[in-house]
Amino acid sequence: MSRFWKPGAEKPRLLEDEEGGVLFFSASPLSSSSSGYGRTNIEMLRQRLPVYKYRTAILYLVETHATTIIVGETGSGKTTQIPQFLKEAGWADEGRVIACTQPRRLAVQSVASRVAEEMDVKLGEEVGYTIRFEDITNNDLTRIKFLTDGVLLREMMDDPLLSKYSVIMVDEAHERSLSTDILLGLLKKVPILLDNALNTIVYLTLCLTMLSTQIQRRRPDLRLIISSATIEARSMADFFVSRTRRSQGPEKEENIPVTEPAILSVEGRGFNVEIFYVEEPVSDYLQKAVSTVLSIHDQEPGGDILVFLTGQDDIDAAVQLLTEESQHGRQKGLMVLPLYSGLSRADQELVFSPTPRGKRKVVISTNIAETSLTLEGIVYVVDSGFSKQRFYNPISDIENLVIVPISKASARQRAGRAGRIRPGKCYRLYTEEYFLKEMSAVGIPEIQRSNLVSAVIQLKALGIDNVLGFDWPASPSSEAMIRALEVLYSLGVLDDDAKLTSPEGFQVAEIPLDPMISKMILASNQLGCSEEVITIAAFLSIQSIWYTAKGAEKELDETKLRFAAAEGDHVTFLNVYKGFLQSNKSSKWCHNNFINYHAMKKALEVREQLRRTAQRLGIALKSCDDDMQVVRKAVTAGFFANACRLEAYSHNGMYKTVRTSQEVYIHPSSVLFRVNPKWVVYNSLVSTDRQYMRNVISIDPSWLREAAPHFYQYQQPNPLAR
DNA sequence: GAGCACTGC
Repeated sequence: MSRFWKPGAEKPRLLEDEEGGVLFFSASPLSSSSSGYGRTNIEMLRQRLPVYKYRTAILYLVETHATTIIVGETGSGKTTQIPQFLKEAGWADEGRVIACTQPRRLAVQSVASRVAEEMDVKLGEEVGYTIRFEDITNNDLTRIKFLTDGVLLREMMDDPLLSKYSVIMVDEAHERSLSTDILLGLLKKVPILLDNALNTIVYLTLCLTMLSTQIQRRRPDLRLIISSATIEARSMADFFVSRTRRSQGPEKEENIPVTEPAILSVEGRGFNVEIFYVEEPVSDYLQKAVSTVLSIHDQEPGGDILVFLTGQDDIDAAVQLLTEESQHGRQKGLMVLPLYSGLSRADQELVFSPTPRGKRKVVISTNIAETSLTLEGIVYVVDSGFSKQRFYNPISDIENLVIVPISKASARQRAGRAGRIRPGKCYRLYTEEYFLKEMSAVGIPEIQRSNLVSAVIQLKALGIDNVLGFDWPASPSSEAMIRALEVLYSLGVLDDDAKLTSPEGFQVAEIPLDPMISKMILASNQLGCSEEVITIAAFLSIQSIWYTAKGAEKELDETKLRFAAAEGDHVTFLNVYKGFLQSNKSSKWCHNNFINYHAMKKALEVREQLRRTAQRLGIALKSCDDDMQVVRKAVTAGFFANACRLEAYSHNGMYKTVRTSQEVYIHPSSVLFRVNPKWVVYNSLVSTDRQYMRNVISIDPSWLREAAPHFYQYQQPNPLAR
């Protein structure tokens, strides 16, 4: 009766929910220690993974259910094994493809090459991957494809039914990235009882179930697998009770999968981690983190320590305190290393080097070690209980970085980092009572903390007209939504009916950048400076190209002057780009000029992708040579909403924004700092004790009305007449 | 005269 499930002998043992809708599989180990004769080492290793003993159950559930949720800790092998199980069972026959999404590029690459190795095939043939800038797949050959969720979202723009896939596995679903939430909202088309606050994964499941239900009329073979590290039992149960009451019972027709999701729990391979809490709340977590590390070093047997703090300043301070203690105090044998994304590649790699004999490694890290990087050899974790998060204020239109308490889910993830090689210990710098009673279960999803301009334009491009009524997994504020619509309207991307304009709106949606940058590129077409503006767009879309040279700030500033342009930072980028090309893209040249070589390489990659996109959109690639006026006009066409005027009698360089009359200042890292031209537009604001404009270019105010007559006519009557 | 959690197309 089943087409794909090929059970060798026994049917998996399943426990049915009382009301018959949901299947829970009880983890009864099947024989996994069968003889390894005749098998390769790789196959034996595969069989030792915890997920292997669920193979039959997983295939059975996927065969009979539109959606299967797999809850499992890291180390269970689900990411590498499940796609292979599916392929072995025939889900990739007849030219169909099994897809598996990941939130991060690095994970996509490493998982894909691991699976290719296990299957003994060449990466890019039977097993391939797609991330931005890299499509290592072959249309005729690739049967298992790994990709970032952002890439899947882009693919949906061309193929909303995702018709080439037989199974889509969404991995790491608990992370709730912006892309995941957009994807989920898109998939949820049928209004359904979602009145009570639901667990994320249940919601996610529901959305994907509905997607498959919709598509199943045409393609009854599409299956969805959601894999997540966390699930909350109570809201899950509540949800399914209300679902089963209303449903008519599972469908019994052959080959039609039941729509209620199946849930399977797979144990991980991590070791136990013992948790310790402080008895009294601590007032200074930095100091407490340092003293906790010292007492671990003093009292506990060997094993490396990972400390979670919030940001670069805290981390550098902690590193210094511990290093001093290690060199001058009684604490010998500590090797203290910082870890955050702003470090150079070489410094980041230090934390992966083996710990020297007789030493104990202490890594002081931001959240980067919570999910993005995995350190081996960690036995002790010290968790400050805080992290930095981005918050967007739609009223002021400013994004801020704020130190906030972490969620229980994060706390568990951090603790788990201690149990990878043997049983570990986690020291939480907060009380148990706080953890139990006050800490929220999960963090605030990214969609509720972000500027929505990009999200809204993606929805519009996918034909969702009513974005205000759009049903998100977690709704963003209406202020944020309205702000995004206003910005897109002022850019000429949306018309009076809030529909994408043609061709401009569709073109902006096609370019994978912030819409203001995309608009700037479109404007460069008429102005004849697309080559220069595309270069600027690439530089604006990566993090700083300058090295943060601690202790050498003065040298950095002096070096920058070699490239500084009177027009501003955007033109300065063009000078850096020229210099880099003249050096034959030399890493040494970068080093001598305080420029981050890897950032430069990335900028060049983005630039190449943008040139291809521009050509596809019919933008002529043209250089304006040395005419920087047209370049500045193009920047103004995208960023007119960020126009600022120097206050007439300001002695300290105070500007006011044209739109809201907010006080802003040019950031000291800008080449226009202390130059203070009368009119400028900025790329972004950073908010500390003051609002600082980053990446600033001087403009002529008459260009503003030229670029956005509507904006300056209606939003701010006569702003230029002062 | 000063500061940047982390992803992604």
